[in-house]
Amino acid sequence: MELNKLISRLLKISDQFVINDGRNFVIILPPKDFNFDECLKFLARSQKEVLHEVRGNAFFKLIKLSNELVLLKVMNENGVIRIDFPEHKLEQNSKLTAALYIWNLFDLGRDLDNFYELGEKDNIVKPILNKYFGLRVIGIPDLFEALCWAIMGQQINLTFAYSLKRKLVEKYGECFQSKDNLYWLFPDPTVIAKLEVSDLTSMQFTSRKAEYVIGVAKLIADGTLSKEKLLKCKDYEERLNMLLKIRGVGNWIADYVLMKCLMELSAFPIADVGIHNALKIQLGLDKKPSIEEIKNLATKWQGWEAYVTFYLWRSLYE
DNA sequence: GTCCAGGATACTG
DNA sequence: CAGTATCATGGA
Repeated sequence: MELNKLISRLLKISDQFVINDGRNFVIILPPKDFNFDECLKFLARSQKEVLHEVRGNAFFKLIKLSNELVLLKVMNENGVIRIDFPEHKLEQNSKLTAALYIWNLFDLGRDLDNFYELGEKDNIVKPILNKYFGLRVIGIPDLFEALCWAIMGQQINLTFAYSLKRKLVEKYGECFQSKDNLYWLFPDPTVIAKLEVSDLTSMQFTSRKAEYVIGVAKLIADGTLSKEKLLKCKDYEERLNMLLKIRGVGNWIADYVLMKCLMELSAFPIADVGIHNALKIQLGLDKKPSIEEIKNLATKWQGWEAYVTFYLWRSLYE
């Protein structure tokens, strides 16, 4: 069926979202510079990922909508993003909420014109911008998940980090079964807050990491820390400082979380070895650049550090 | 066997 | 206050 014909039969809720009257899906009209397949490659970067699945040309994600677990199937259909609900019959408001979730996950509201302009003038950004054109920063909307994922990833290879995450999620997260597949939600902080350090060391966390994760869970569970509070801060500095007060959170995690959870454009986890390796390759160096050298390069990236970082990470695989 | 992974903290001189 | 040890495991 022709796309225009299809859309004409849909109820248009806003400029971005189209919701079908009768059928069980919702369509997002992404900006024209968005490339779903590029984002899919990022999502498929690890076979060990437990919190979503890429199968064929679709991306499956379990989310919680008004206390109900809902499975999303997200795919590209003739240049628009289509979200199916394979196991649920949803009200329009729930469909809209799911669409907003995906909208924010892919940072679709962002106008990237200034980033492209920057790319024209920068020899490092230009080639990766062209090569992965259409890629957007893909977020981790849940603050607790973003913090835990970063803590788990400290100073270990990503394979092992994924293994730690899988164990945590499969033991303490909620689960939904569809056909022969299980889909998981990241554990709730109120659950993790009640754990002992030994509950996590028994699944190969270091005792340090176990303390950090439980500590963060407690802060979020008792309301001391929340995404809302971070969003209310007046600027980047204030948000950074709020995160740096947390035990286990250093500069790398603070910037990582601002970038991936709050979609902060100026966030730049400069200590990240992934950035170091990507720059080494991009610049053809025989060793990784120093922090000072990177700071120097990054003066040209002001305001778009998060996007440069994400494109550099993308350059590390496939 | 050695070295390094998407670091952060506690300890030491 | 800057250096250094420590964490725990897997893959190259």
